[in-house]
Amino acid sequence: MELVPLLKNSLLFSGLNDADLASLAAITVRRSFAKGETLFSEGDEATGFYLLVSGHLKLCRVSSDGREKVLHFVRPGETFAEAAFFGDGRYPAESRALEAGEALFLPRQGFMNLMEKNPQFALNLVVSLSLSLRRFARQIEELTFADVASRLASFLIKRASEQSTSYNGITYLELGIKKGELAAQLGTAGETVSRTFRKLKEEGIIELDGRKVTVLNMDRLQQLATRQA
Amino acid sequence: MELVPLLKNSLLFSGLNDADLASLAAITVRRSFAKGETLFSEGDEATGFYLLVSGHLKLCRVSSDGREKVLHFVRPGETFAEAAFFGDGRYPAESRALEAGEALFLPRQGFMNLMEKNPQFALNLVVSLSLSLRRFARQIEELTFADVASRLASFLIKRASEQSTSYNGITYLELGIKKGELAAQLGTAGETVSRTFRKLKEEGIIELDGRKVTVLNMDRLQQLATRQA
DNA sequence: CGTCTTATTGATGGACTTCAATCTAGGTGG
DNA sequence: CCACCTAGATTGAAGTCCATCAATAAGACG
Repeated sequence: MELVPLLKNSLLFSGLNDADLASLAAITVRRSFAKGETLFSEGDEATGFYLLVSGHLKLCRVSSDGREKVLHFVRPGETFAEAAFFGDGRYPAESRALEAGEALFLPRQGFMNLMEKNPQFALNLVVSLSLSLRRFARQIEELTFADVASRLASFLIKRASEQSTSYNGITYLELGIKKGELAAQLGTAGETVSRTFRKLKEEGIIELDGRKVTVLNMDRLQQLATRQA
Repeated sequence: MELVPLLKNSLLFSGLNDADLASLAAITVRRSFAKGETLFSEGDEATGFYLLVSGHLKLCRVSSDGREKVLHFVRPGETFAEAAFFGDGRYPAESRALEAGEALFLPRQGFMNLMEKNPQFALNLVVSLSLSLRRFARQIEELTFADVASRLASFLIKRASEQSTSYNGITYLELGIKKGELAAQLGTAGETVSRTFRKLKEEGIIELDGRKVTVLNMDRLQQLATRQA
């Protein structure tokens, strides 16, 4: 597949004309990866950032005893590690593949040159960084104030807003990730996620079958999500 | 005082020549504030960002029942709320003054114009956003993995690296904020901070007198900070 | 010197982690 | 086709950390 249409998929490169996209394509390096592969680790020297074309990735911080907190799941069309090479030149998190796929690598120096020539590149990057910052601020708030039930409810609602089908006020959605990964994103243990799901079932708010979730009472789920422990 | 030298204080505007600074000064609005004043609240429409000249501010998220988590303390020379007006146009946190002072307001539209004309503005902003992102990633990690003792130790070490005097391996530092504010930054309750300080005293790691801290055993403090509960 | 805010301390309960055992589902090879 | 294997998920029991409530103590300040 041609590069330019792939680049267009990203929010980060919207609003660019064909000439800009061509100069972007000129510095782009394609990189495919296998399931389970680590693209980069926390602390690695950051020589550029990425745009995910296909597959599924997570960005996470890993504690010294091996537990991990997922900062963000990356889906095709999203850029990631944009923050990386402007601070101290090291990646602040680890990137690991949940499903095999392909990413486009945008080298630091080349992209810097583009930004100097065309402010639109920099403006888009600023927008993208702002969005990440907002997401992180929200995560910090949730970790500080909200209990696991509330965070799980928030997750389900977000997931429903991304992809779900509704019928008669009942919403069907897929988790899209293993429950262990979900736990790592919520900042808790897998066991706790199990127990919390069970509580939601017992209260008649959801049904659960594997990774398939049926939301029976969206109102109460919303209440849970906003109620701050 | 003249505007231009004030602007120069900020990392964000380093590397700008006099002409750039002049055009920046042209769009800058001065705003002074009293102790306890709220410059903006979470969700307010964001029409620009700020550079703190004097005084002391905190940026925080407030839960529905009034508890707050301090995301960051802002000191003179720092910019804040840069993330604000590039996302959905709302401030993602609340800004409240701990000490009276003055800030420079950089309006959105004016700054956008500058960025379009001169990429250096945008590049600096990208760097600044990246640093915030890195800080947030670290906070998320700490909230997820580290207990209060570890987070407090990290805080003391950071504080020591900013401002302290050392003699014979013993380090003297000032908290610089009330313990209640410290608790809000660590994401815990004031009572827990008290108890954790006491534990550190009982173990002979620190001495405490009001806001003055004496670190007797920096090694063990480091261990506490890195050990991920 | 009283008043108001901030800090400390004790007691209690709840939420979550951890360890360990069991259960389930999906994939593989005999 | 089915038994087996393994990774993931669930459940139970025990213990830890922390929040909360309530009461006291200590500073700050007019």
